[in-house]
Amino acid sequence: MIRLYNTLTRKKEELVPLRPGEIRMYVCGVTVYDLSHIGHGRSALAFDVMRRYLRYRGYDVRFIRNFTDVDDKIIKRAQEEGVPPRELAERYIEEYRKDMGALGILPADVEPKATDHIPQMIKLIERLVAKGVAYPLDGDVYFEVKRFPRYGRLSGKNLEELQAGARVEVDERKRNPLDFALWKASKEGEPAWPSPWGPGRPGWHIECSAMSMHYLGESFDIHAGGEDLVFPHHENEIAQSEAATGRPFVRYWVHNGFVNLGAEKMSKSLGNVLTLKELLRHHEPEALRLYLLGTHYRNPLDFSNERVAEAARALERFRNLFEEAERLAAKGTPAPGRDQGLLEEAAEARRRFEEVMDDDFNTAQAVATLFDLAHRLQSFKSKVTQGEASAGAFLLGVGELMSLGRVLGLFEEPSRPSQPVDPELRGKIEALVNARAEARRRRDWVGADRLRAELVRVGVTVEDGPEGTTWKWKP
RNA sequence: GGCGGCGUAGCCAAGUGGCCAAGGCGGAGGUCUGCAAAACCUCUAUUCAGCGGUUCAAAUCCGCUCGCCGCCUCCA
Repeated sequence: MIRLYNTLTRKKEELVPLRPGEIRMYVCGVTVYDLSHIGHGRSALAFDVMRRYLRYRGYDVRFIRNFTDVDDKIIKRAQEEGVPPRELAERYIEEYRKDMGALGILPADVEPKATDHIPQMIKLIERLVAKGVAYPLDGDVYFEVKRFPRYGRLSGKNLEELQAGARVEVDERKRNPLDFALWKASKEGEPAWPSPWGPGRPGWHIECSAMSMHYLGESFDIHAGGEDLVFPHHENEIAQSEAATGRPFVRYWVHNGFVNLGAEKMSKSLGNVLTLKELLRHHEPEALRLYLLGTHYRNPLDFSNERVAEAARALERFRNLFEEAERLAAKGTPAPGRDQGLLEEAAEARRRFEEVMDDDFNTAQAVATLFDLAHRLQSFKSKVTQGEASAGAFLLGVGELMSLGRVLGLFEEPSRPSQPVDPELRGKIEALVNARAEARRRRDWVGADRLRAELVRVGVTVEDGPEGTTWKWKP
């Protein structure tokens, strides 16, 4: 049984899909007017892991993540750069896909763009106007929040409170300051689509309602996004969707916590953004992923380069283990033999992993089970080296560890993805390593150390193990 | 002003009524090794911001105090 925290009820609930065995999930993607930052990465990762886990648990998951490719900021940025908005949006969609791909985030089943779904949006707005819950006004169309009694339920607010605290500049034409735009009349030079209310473009909120319902139906299971979207975005989505269909829109609303920088929210308006591109220049993607998974998705995360570097060191422990396994496997795969309870412990690790992931996707604890198992395997490996335990069992155990890690999208890169080495350099390094091995055979420790020092100068660490000498780039 | 969240070891971070308070990084000692690296073993919070209360039992529930943050406005 999987439990997940539902923002709507403010508690963990058992996940009961609308159709048995099937999960339909929609994630609010990004507005593509700039490069993605670590906050986008965290959000995308959180839901990528949920999706992977649900699939692992046997659900047939239909996963949609949209792009908002028409909006005020895109238009503004495009004007500044003197390019068509569409071109700007396309550029950042490409960048988004590259960055998220680098982080190991899988593409969604469908990645719809708002501009490809204008007819669906217009149709939805028409339904709302026909029902009398939305009203046209000078080429705009607004949703009248008063007509939706449950307005405010998701964010735990009521209309009076919202009005009292409203910092929106009051548009006198609107019936209520909180009424929000479903359709905006276009100004000269802005992207525009024909509509019953004149040329214009969709409001932000209607996009997600129209696209999610188009691909997932009028009621679906999970709708996800950053916690800043709870109000007003998701609140408005519920209002407009349920007002139009008369049916419950979404069963489970899930929201990820923010990435802060030095205890301050990171946002474009504050100008303190850390782009994924920049981060990936300094950190291995997998280390970044492990770092992010170390904090539960709903908690705030104060980003720190030092902590990512720590995660990279922790990752080394897994990689060392996988290398040992590779070396052993290269010698052939022996029968499991005496496993001294190792395989039962691996099975126990899997049970524990599932238990904590079932509980609102607790990746922090899931990662801990991975470390526990890795530790146990290292310990077992020592016995294998001493001939006291079976190499076959060890390899099976390592396989289990890798398989669990992959549920989180870890361990998918080849172990130790060092920079591509130019063959000439590789030849030189190997010559030095061999010369040193030769010196060691002669017990010429001075010569061996001199060669080691030389290798260290070019950034190579040499390791003498029971199965011979290996080298790697110094981390 | 309204709503909500957080405060756990040197650092990061799980845990939300009852096994000795996960795990990572760092640190200390030891084993192995010509040296080194990796790995292994042991240790590293009698205590969970503070103070009261409820309970047989609380980091976990309630109240107050202090500190920090988010949302209420475009925002993952």
